[in-house]
Amino acid sequence: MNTQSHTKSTARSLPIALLRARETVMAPVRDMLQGIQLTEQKWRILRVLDELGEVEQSTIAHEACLLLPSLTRILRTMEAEGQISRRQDSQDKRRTMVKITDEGRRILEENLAASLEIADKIEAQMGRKKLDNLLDLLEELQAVKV
Amino acid sequence: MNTQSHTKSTARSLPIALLRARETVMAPVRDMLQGIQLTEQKWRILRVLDELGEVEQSTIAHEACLLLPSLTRILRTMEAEGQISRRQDSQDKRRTMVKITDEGRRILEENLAASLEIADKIEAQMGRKKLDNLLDLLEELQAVKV
DNA sequence: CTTTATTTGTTAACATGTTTACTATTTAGA
DNA sequence: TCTAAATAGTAAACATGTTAACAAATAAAG
Repeated sequence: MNTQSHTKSTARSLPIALLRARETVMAPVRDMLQGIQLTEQKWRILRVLDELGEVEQSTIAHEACLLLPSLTRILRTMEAEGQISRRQDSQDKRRTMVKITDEGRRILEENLAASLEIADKIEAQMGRKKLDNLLDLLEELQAVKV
Repeated sequence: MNTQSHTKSTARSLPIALLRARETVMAPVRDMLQGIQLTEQKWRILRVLDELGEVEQSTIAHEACLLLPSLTRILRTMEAEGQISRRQDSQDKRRTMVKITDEGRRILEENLAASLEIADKIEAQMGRKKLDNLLDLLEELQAVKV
């Protein structure tokens, strides 16, 4: 009898199940991103900035699930590549405000079709109803206090 | 009008929703693992090995969602620390068979209680029914061909 | 006020993620 | 057979993840 028999099989372990499901979903997204000059992280940052407008770095980190040290490095290269712009906040000089540039928006637009196609393929196989159910449950899980 | 208004808000984006949910679930797990000498990846490897017995590295990589180059490095240190053992397969000399050691099992057992407590906290807030529903949907998503 | 604590972000160090190239072995085909 | 393709794993290079330590600015407490 193994140790796991006391607990849950990895398939019913929430952290592992979330990771495996994500790998499935991300595989075609990574294929898409590899064609252009974007990593998965940069893609998330662009989407968050496009959604929220000009925000401080801590907000990006929280929304895009990145730690600040990673974000610092990534934004440095994204600024050099002209996808985002940064400025010091005048009220609170600790804050750096970040926004997406036209070039960044252009990259998002260029990959909109491919992105939607992937989402459609998943929807076609799972069904809209189940997918909405899943997204609702995931939102609820995010809100759990642990 | 931003680019995202054509697509989905990040909260309804499956890859991002999966990532955010996972961060919520993993936060307390990382706290638990930091207390001992284990990273999240090593913890997954031990769980998979405990569940599957002696397997080749490709199987571990697939089950624990790790790429082989990462696994190569991680198993090297885990072997040095006595948590797993490796041997060349006699039939197929390309294969390396890996199994968990008593020391590895001891580490799993030591953290069983903490691990279960985290799972219980989440269950207490989400409810068993919703959690099972979520796990079912995640398993189904994993099986989707994209 | 002014000292202390908190917040925001950076740097450094090391582990892991990711791609490409490579070795060794095995399998499949001509 | 012999050779080409496929498979299992490793090595190297660079990006990102993660923790700890740090600097600067602001907020809180005295």
